[in-house]
Amino acid sequence: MTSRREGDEVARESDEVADTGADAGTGDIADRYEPAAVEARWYPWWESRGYFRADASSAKKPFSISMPPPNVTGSLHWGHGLTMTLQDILTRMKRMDGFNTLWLPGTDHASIAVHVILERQLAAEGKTKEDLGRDAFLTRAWQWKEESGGTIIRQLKRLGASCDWSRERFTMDPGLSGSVREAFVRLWEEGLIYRDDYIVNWCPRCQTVLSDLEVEREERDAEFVYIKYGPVTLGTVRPETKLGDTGLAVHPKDKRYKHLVGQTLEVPSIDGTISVRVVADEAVDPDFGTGVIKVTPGHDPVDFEIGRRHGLPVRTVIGFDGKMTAAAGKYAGLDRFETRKRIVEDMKALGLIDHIEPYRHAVGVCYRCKTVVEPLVSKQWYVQVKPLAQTAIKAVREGRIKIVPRGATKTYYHWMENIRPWCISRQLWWGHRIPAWYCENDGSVHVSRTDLASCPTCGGSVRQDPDVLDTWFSSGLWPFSTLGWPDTTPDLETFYPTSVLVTAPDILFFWVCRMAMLGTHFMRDVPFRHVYLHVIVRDAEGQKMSKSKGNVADPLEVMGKYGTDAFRFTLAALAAQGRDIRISEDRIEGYRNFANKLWNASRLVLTNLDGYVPAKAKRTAPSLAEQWIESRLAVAVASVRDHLRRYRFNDAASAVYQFVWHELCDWYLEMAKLSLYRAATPAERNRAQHTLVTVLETALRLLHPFMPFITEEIWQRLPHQGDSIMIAPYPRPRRGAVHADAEREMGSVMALITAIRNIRGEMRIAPGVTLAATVRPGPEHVKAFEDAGRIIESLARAQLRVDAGAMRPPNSALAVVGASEVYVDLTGVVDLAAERQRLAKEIARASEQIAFLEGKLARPEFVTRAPAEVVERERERLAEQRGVHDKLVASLGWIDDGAC
RNA sequence: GGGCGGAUAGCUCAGCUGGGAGAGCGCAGCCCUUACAAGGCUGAGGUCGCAGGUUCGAUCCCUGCUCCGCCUACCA
Repeated sequence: MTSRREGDEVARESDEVADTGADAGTGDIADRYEPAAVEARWYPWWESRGYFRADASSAKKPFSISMPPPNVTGSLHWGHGLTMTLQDILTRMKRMDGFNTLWLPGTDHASIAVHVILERQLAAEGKTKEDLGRDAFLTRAWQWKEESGGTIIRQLKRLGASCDWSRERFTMDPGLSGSVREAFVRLWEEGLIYRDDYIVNWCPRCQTVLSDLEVEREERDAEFVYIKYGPVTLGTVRPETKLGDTGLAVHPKDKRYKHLVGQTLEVPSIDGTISVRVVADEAVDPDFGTGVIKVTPGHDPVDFEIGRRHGLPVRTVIGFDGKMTAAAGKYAGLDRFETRKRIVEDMKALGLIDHIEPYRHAVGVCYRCKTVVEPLVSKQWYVQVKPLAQTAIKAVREGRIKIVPRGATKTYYHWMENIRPWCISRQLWWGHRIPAWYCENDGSVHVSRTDLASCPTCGGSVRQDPDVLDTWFSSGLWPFSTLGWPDTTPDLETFYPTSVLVTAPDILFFWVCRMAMLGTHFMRDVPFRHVYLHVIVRDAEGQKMSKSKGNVADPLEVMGKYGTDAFRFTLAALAAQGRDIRISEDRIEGYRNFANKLWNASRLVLTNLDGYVPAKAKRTAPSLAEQWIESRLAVAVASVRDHLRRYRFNDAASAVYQFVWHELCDWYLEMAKLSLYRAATPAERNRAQHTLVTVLETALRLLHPFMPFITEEIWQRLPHQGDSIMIAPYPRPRRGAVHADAEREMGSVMALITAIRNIRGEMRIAPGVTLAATVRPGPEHVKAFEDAGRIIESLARAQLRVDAGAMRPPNSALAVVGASEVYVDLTGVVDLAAERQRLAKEIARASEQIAFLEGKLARPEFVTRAPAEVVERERERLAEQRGVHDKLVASLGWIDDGAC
């Protein structure tokens, strides 16, 4: 039944490389767990044996996850650590549970992020990307990708991520580029992609347009400048745009300015006058400022809309470089912010400034380089996402996509319902080039699946649109482009829709919504059945972890210091739903200690297996302690499964932690030692060995998704079935394994042991002293205390006499466990005055409880309206408290007598 | 401006459908007991943000308030 050959082979091989105390075999195991060598050993072995690979032709039920592709620029940070750990836990759990499991990995080309990095590099060499030219820049970008793209992959492997590397994808590999082109062309054919002259968010540093989502808001101090504007005065924070004004706007119901609406005013300005038409528009807030706004359709999104509604001309005075254009007259060529200062000075000189107020407001900045975004009108490519959003909303409403936690659903609806056209062209080089060609002869536009060399209509020469697509366009196709779409591949048929998307809530709109839209549109089925949005990792001060802020301990260092398993377990244990998590080294250290605890528990088992014959064990009935630990294990198994099913990773981690440490180690191992070291019969020892092995082996399987390395290491040394723990079955609660009787009886035994230890502690009796204790068991405890007599004696360090007719001897302390009493002989070991004080305190506490319960039970409405079992429970508690109280009073009296 | 979330032990946080307040770390005392001092045993410590309401009963549900976060937005 045991098969240890494979593990031993690997262990031998790795030992030559990594020097460690953790030798294979059971004879000599280090008393501290050394993770480094263990971790290095197993991953390559798992991979080489193909355990990570999914099989499209398998008859098993599929379970699939598309890994949110990290950027090729990336190094593993805490956020990756968390998200990848959670995905790996689900993947490993489902794989063990018999699913045909695919976790598909990959990386993202991250066009704008790569541009920022490369342009910074070039700047250091005193060059610009234009100096290089497009082709050379792309060569360099590919080089960068080849060099740094592997980093994150290596780090994922170190984390233990059990992805199917044979299916690894990159958003710009040939297959995915094909998917992108197909998607673009189809949307064009469906009339959902179009070009438009529209006001866009322009980053003058990146020299590209940005989508609304790529603009971040930053609070800045500014001046609110009140300008005299002909017959009116109005306030603005952007006086430099006055040069581009083509209108004034007021609210339609604003009586103050009604007489002006429709007029064209010649307003005195810097160079002579400017001509503006006054319009009435709902967008104006009559209560803000003076209730009049200047309309600059060329440089403000609101003004652009107003201008469109009223036919005001667009006048562009700021260029793509952030400098004033020729249309700005004497300011031409000047930086936009410099112009702002100058124009205010100039207007002051001309007496055009009424007054200036300080003003704090939010300005839009580029999410990559933080440059203030300039709204500009230009021709861009758009997706009309409204109809796609409708189907995506429906998918969630009908429950075909379930978002966890629930709260995010509302955010999803809100964004989707108010969605605006998606600007998808970017004036960048690194990315998927827009598959559109312009005929230089007749000016026609052609969107094509294949590259065009000449105009399909007139045969004239064509040039391709120079722009590339928003990175998120390809990301939005990820769940099906990675599986071979648009071809109908076996992978696509088997693994789509994916089972769950695990990601952070900050890319809900960027990514999750886009996938939901594009997935439902192209595949006519949801891209994922569940979306689990996990928390965001922050540092101890609550700051978002970010390398640029330098507030992060490098997760790779932490993994090295405490071990990958401890790192993973910490992240899982902190991943509660709802609140962001703060990482702290103390916590990781705690779980490192947990790994060590498990290691040492295993050491105890492994070093006591001599003579173990599994087949014989089944002929011996389990003891009370054995029934108890088996029952607790079954409860833990059910609990972990249930929590994982609901994505409650922290609860799952806590359940397995509590079981291993506080039930298995703290109690059962101590009890089992008696059967190992001082067994009454060989059968008793053999049975204990059997219980230890099976319980530990099951616990390891239960823990494996969280701590893959240490569990494999120990499992291989234990008797086991199969080649690797990672393909062994995930534990299921065995039918009939929960013994309510055993749990209740062991509960009493444990309470008795704690009570005796308590007396020892309270009375400062040295741990080495063996106490003499007499137990008068209550009727329901007779059997338990008989059965577990030796356990009680050993764990409480007492000589025990169980006697149903026992009377309390003189000079004894009393402890009450339900209907049972235990008398501990105090002769010569106790300070009776202190004991008296303690008793007095406890009597007071008991009286308080009694008064509280009596008050509760005396209220008629409680007795009549509360559920019967609640009332009954309170009655029992009251009776119990009265008993305790009386016993304590008796004890106090007894001590008085004894002291006199 | 709109939306969402949080306020529970010294610290960091659990507490899922209302019915005896929990964990980890830290702290105090005792112990190197032949798996583990990265450990064991025992213990102290909480008006569950404030004020109302619903209920027999509220940390949990409702209302208001205070203080923190986060997301989102075309108040120039």
